[in-house]
Amino acid sequence: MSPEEPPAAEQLALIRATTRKAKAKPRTWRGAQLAEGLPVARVLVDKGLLHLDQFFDYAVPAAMDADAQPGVRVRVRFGARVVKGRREGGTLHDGFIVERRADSDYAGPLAPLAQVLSAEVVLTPPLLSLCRHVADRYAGALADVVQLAVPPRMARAEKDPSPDPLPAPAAPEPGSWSRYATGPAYLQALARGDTPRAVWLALPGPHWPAELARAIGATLASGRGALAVLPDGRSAARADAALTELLGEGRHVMLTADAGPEERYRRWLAVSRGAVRAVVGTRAAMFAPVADLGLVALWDDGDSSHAEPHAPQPHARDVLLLRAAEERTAFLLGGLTGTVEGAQLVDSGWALPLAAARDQVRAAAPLVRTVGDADQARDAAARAARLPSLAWQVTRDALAHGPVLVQVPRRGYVPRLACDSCRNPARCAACAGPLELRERGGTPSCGWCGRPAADWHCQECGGFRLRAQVVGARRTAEELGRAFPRVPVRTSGRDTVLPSVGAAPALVIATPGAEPVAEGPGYAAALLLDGWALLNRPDLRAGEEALRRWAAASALVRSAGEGGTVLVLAEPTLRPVQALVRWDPAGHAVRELAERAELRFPPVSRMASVSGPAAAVAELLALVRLPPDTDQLGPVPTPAGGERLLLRVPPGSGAALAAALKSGQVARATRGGGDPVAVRLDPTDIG
DNA sequence: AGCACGCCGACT
DNA sequence: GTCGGCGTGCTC
Repeated sequence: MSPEEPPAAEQLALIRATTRKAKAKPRTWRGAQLAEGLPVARVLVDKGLLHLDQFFDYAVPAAMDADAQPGVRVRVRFGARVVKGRREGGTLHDGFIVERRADSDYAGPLAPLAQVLSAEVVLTPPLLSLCRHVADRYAGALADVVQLAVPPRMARAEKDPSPDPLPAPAAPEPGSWSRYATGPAYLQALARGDTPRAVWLALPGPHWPAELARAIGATLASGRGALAVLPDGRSAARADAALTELLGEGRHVMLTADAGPEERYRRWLAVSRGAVRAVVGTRAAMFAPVADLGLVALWDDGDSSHAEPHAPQPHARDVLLLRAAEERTAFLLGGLTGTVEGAQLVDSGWALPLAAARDQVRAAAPLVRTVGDADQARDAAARAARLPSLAWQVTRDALAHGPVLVQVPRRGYVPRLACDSCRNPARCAACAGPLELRERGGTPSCGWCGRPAADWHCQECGGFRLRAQVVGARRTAEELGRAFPRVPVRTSGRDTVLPSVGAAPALVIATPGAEPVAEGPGYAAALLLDGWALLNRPDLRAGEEALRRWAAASALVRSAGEGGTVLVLAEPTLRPVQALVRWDPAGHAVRELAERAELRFPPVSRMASVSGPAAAVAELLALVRLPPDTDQLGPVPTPAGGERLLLRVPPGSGAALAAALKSGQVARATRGGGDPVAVRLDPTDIG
């Protein structure tokens, strides 16, 4: 409180007086004893309504004075009305106190806090500030972001005290970081309290979890905290194990969904209370309130699970970038391959590349061979058995030395069709959507508009035979199993994901992302059978994604020096295939970035998608004052029957675009405005 | 979003 | 004359 402000009691009397003048109604809290010092609590009401994205002031009853601190959870009545001088109705809502104040700038009578749910301070000022920034960045409501950032309360977990914090560990040795030219220097910078920012292309092989752990350990050694976000429970568990091996128990927690809500909240509290300084976890851990954060790390940012599905759909990479800036931390974006966003961080000079020299890459990577369409066409055996003879040969040779990984497309991939003679994708004559075959032997139909295409002919070459490219990959894997009857077949996919397999010869059939780690030196070989399925997705990221998935599988294979071989069934001339063969993910990302820049695609521009009923979209558009350099793309009709509009601005205008859209949304909602419009910033799924 | 109040048509 | 249509407006 500043010295010129009158004491709280006087202020409150002032409120009372002005209110009485305005309404001449008695105070609803008349008779209730209020807190003496700061009788007003500013509350974030947990109601995800955009035009209510503001704080509300409540009176603090004296009995709640001590517990009603900023950051605690409260319950308040909201939406009540005054009837004959009494408050009536109003439903109970959860909320958080964000501030205690001497006075309110609200002229009306303040309702009292209904209840302080717990004295535990969970929405700390830095966490609130982060949530505010994320909400602004995504044109979303603060309450929505807070809901993502603060786990639900589990009373039992709150009762238990958190362990005492351990002293900072000694700085770790560089270990396998020595394989990277600037690796040891990066660790040293972390250990002495600097904030180095790097985009790290990890060498294939099993060392990256230990390397991530050492980066965290180095940060802890500087007396600061560290946070690493990984795309799934399996990779988080690997990082967790590496961290336990490096630092022992007690210096870090793993925040993942599979711990269960109570245990998860217990760990979150240990972080929030400052008892634990290091966190590894999945997406939701990006908000973990690590005290004195020194490093944020993100593993494999191309994985789609880093995009939060709940409103306002923040991406872990963006949240961690915001934290790195706001909390002035070091930054480590790691993966076996990179994304265009990562390449852009390097290109802009914000981060430095952290990559190994060519000789280290050659020492770590497997031999990658390709089988393209032309090879397959020449290969009579392939047509009979649906698998090129090179694949049989590689598998037979490798099974003598260890397990063989077979990467097959995910079940449920609807097979897309192509022209049998020219291989161009088969398109719908009415809407140019991709043709699909829903059932074998059935009539192909359009994946977008659903029209059957009984009399299809190719627009490119006039051919009239269709080719179902994906059908059979899984069956091919089954055939492989029958061909090697003495070799056990293990499968790992959506429902049953194997974390690891032994070093003995086996055929391991896995869908992308579910590949088990092979113990010992790794797989003797990998067959990547899903090239066509991966490369033909109608997605801006199809190439990046194909390379990411192939590299993930290939990194589990032993190095070329140890006889490791990868065979990918895809055209060797395609950019991602070449990048895999040469193991040059950095070059691939740089070329993708250049292409995006040329086409002014994200992330070289910033985009927002606005979708909903046509009238509502038009109304919002008329209401917003877009940045002057906004490009408007569309609107185009959506499958839901509405329209979608893309708005594109240069990189520097992203915040202005978000702010404009948010105020437009608020204005529309306030004017009782009709059908809702969905606004998404940097949507991940625009074709 | 709910849930009020508020000024114009068909019913007891 | 009243019941009630859902068109604006507020919620501490």
